[in-house]
Amino acid sequence: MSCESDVEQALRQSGRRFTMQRSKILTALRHGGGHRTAEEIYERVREEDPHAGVSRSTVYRTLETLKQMQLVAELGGGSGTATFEWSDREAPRHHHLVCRGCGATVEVELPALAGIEAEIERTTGFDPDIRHLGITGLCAGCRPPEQGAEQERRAGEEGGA
Amino acid sequence: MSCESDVEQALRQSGRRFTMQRSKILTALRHGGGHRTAEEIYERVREEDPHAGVSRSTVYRTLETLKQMQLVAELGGGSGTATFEWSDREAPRHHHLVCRGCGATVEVELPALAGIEAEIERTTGFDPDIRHLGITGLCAGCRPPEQGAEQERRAGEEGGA
DNA sequence: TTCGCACCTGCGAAAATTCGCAACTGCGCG
DNA sequence: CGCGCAGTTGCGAATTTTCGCAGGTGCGAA
Repeated sequence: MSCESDVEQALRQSGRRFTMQRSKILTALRHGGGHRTAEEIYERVREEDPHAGVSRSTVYRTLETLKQMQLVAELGGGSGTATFEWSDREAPRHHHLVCRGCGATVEVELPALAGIEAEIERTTGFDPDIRHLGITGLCAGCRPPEQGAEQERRAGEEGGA
Repeated sequence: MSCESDVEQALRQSGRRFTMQRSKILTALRHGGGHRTAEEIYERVREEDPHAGVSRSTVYRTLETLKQMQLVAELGGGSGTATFEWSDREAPRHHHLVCRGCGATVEVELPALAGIEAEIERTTGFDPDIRHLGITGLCAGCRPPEQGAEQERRAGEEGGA
């Protein structure tokens, strides 16, 4: 059930190491669910254990590593600050829809993408991470009403859901 | 054929303005094709016309605006520096595959995605920008050989394709 | 258990990107 | 053709991210 040990396994298997810092970051990332920024993770780690020398650099580097291993997903989402989300390896394939109007994110299941995955692989030999595709677009609320009113440009901006 | 005037139209229609700076940035972005970083665009603009006061901020802001209008696509691509690509509104729907191993990007056509687009819309009321989906994954060269050798982790890193 | 090789980490500095604010300036209106 | 509103811009400062280097330290091998 996706305990530390699982991640440890994954890290080992790809020739990486399972260090105390990574463990801490991992914990901070998972407990508390939802999306969080690098800074939040950094602070949370220091908070839980001020003695653990985990530098900002390490947080970023670890996040980068986990991202490559598909253990976390990065959501460009908001403005100016990337947010990360813990994503279980076994988790169902859900996808993120990020509204470019208000920045809100919605999650949907798109089983049909499995087919696309196969097509990409067949066509380009590329093995796509369909798992956590980030799709941008306009949410129902930010969509311009059919035609006419051309005032939708920054419907939400801050408020966002 | 996607001349300035088209962009001008698009800008106007969404209540934005077509300023000299935007025109310059636009030109810099399109002539020279390929992907370029914000910094490159900035320099290119100054180069062509040192008198045109186009600040770095403006480049970023314009890029952000154009991105929202789907006139340019941002590719997280490389390491540490985002790159942008001019994307014609009428352009055929091509998609970017970004290898998370070596950072190389490939473009493919995935007509099947049109179906997904409809599905998303039907399911969530979200109007997705399927047009320029950025898909990450492992390119043929970076994929681990079936099983066994667990040494693929940073196949390319620098060299890239 | 010890040894050695990479991989990791911290730190501080550099690079990239965003922000706030006051001044400008398109563009529609009268 | 001038007026005024609201979108834009520049600058510099704040923030966020990345980098280079030297030292620390898992982890497999002996």
